[in-house]
Amino acid sequence: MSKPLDTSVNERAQHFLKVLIERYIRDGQPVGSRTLARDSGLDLSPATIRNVMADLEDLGLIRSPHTSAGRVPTVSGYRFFVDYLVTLQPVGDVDVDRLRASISGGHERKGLMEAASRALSDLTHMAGVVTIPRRDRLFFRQIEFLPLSSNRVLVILVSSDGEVQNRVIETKDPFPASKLENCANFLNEHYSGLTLQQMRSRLLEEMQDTRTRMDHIMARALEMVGQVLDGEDPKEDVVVAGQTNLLSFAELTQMDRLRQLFESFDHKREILHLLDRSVEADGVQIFIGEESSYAPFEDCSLVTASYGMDDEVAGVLAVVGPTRMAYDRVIPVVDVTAKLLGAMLNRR
Amino acid sequence: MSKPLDTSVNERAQHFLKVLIERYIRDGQPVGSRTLARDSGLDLSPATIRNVMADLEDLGLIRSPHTSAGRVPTVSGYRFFVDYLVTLQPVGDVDVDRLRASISGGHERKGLMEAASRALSDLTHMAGVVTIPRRDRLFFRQIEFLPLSSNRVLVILVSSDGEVQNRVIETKDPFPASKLENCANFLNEHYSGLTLQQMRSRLLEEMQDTRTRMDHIMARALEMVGQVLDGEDPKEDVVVAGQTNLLSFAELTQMDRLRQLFESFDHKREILHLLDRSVEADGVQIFIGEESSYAPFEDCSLVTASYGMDDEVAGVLAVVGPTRMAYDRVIPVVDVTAKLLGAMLNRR
DNA sequence: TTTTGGCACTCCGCGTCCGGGAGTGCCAGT
DNA sequence: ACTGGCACTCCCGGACGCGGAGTGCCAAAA
Repeated sequence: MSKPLDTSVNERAQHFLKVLIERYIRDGQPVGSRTLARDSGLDLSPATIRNVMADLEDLGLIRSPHTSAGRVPTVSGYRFFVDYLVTLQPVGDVDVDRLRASISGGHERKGLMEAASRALSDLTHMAGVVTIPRRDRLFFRQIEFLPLSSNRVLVILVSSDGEVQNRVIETKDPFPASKLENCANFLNEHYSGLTLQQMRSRLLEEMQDTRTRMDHIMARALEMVGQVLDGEDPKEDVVVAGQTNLLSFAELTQMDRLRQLFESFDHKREILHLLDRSVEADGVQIFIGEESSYAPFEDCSLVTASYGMDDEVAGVLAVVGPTRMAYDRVIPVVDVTAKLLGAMLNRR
Repeated sequence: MSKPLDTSVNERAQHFLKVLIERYIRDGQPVGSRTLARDSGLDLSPATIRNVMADLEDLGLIRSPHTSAGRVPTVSGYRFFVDYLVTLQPVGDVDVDRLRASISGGHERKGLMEAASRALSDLTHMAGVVTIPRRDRLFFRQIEFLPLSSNRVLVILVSSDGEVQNRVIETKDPFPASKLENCANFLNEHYSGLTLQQMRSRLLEEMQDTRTRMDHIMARALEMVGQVLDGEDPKEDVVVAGQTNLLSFAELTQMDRLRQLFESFDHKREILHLLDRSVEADGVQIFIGEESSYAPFEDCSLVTASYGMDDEVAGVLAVVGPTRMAYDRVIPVVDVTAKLLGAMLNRR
């Protein structure tokens, strides 16, 4: 939290930088000295401002797109802005309530993340991203086998947070209901309270040791527990909403860039990877433009926050939008959403 | 299947129309008389072709974007093409296998539709849409109550197709496990085999008649059955995949149109409404451009087919792409996907 | 009667050119 | 340290011209 630029960027210059960026965020057009003079509040002539702007440009905080245009912020400029200058706009009570409403209501895990993602995107008019929490820390609570037909069985697995996983498995040979019941009873009795991982390895051992009559269906059950544990397809670990909002931004106008961006939302792996980087930091974290070092996000910024239950991090949520975004509004939204989501999970 | 235009459009003209449209679908550029002469296979001079083209233009089947460009198909042109001229390209065995593979595998209902939608979009490189089947015809199979905490109960409801619904309900007063068990037993015994609607109304009656001790939790259970019955939010009744593919098409280049299109995918209600129109027709149905009479789809075509279990229609699937799409490939893909999906549902 | 070559015509796309406007950098004066 | 003035640069939009592609029509050929 030191201010390394303090010595070189005096108060006044910082003020101008702030006003310039705010103005640019509003209009999206290079800001000239005349405009800045009017907006700054200080009674200085454009010529004076030009000098200050030249200094800021030398420091790499702003630049001009071409010889005779106004100035626009650079990545470093935005960085300095969000680190030291921005005055955050607290989220309105109405919005907080709406937010809370939309992510409460008996969602299952994925539904909850979808709701959060949508809420984020609605509130910010940008794209919302939420990673679905890992299930490492879940305990086994109960398992049920439900015969569907002679050789198809519905397996229902309930874990400690009230989350239900279910899968249909096909057995080669028909299984009488009694065996299924045996199997369920056995599992429920001996494994209740274990972590899913523990359960998995114990089950694995057990099967290698004694070859019971239930081998086959046990194997299937084990398989399923494994699937649940490993999480679904990693693709499914990230939920994105409101991508459409990004079409409204003038700066994302080049088709091929836009396509890259949208494709990156489809191939969720990279996104997941990117978000993982902010899993440890607490509070809101920001990646501006190239800072994410992920090509499709070159023109975008990422405002992320991790959310969790108790002290443990469960996942990460984020808002994706153009570099020129209203950070003063977005940051608090991301912050409060993460907190609400965390609280939500704790209530379980 | 009559050919009303037979008298006015002779064989040769039809052939030229076919070749022209095929060419235009490939290149996306107005095709001129010279090109058409070369492509047609017939040994005729451009001048002759110009006459034929003039005729086709008079009939409203093609038009020229401006005085001196080639011709492009009109909506009527496409219509005639898909109705009488197109030679369908059967789906390759490899693709069929891949398709089958991606929509089998123990998905629950929504997951299945998502897989189908994604498969459609992958195979056609356009957007895939699938409506989630209604659950009117489902039978109640089993219900379980699982206490999570003193006043929070997890309700698990299994219906005849092996579909699992679960919801957490909060009770004002704590409920002992025994009561929950009673309740479940009661429901499982007396209601098994009923339609969900029947179950619902019977339950409603029962509760008004006799005021049992279980009133409260029964009410909650009823509520849940109601929710399951009414289906989720209608928004959730349609699954869209592969919208990103649409960004690749040169004709969808105007940002605001594109935005409208994408927004229409978000507001799924309209889409649902649109697809409902083809629920009765069997086989593949096509809406070309304005034929859908839905503004955001003005530049798009819709290739739809209904799918079902046994003889009953369960839902509709569709591919959305630019009017200039490879109908000869898309139509069979939609057709076979619908059939596979239907078979899939029947196997349950 | 159908097909063909020829020809004038139209319109788009593209590059060029030009003038106005906005903003800058620098300098000299306060 | 600030300011006004001034020359300079660059973008933007409209005007202009030109080559290319394709048409419509007509008169001649098959």
